[in-house]
Amino acid sequence: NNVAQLYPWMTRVHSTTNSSRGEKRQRTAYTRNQVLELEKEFHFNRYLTRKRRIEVAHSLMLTERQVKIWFQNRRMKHKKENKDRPPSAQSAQSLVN
Amino acid sequence: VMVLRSRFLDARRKRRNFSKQATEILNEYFYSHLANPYPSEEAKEDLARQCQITVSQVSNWFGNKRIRYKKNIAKAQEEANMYAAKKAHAASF
DNA sequence: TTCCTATGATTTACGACGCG
DNA sequence: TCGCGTCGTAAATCATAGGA
Repeated sequence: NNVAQLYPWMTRVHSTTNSSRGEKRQRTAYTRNQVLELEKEFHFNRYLTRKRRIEVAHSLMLTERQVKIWFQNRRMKHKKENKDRPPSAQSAQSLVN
Repeated sequence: VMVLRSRFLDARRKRRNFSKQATEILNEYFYSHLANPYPSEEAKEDLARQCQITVSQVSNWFGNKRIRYKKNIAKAQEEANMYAAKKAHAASF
């Protein structure tokens, strides 16, 4: 009758960053200014040096890890934009004749 | 909070729901692979072609589907049973 | 038109695995 | 062994579509 079951993928996987109970994983939304500055930095160079990462993190009140991950995500976003996107040039590929 | 976010230059605003047929195709795949609803890259490409959407959209759809299914197992199971019944019926021919 | 929920897309944050 | 890179995804949240 009820074919639906509880498969492993249906269980929570992120519950908590560490330690004890308290569930609910919070996803901090960076402020407009933080994102703006990060974008500026990204435009300047897609990869950060250890030194620059520390400076940026401190100036934006973020951890080095957050900045590192933000850049990793940003690079993936950039790649995706220039991939799924460029049907610009010539979309003519279906010319099977 | 003042979410005075950049309400401009956001592709999300031009969003359109997928066609009923596309959603049907995605749901059929999802429920026929309920034990492990993670289509391979190739499967995503097939689904994208069938549904006339991009591979990214297929990924988004599965991501949203999985999370929302977990959010309400009870409700989702009704849909699961519905697709299972539909499949069984189709197979009886 | 005014809500209100459904739905597609985007944003943080990881885990797994690669490479130097 | 470190440490940062990519890839795929989780989970939360955003923004609008759509319908009563």
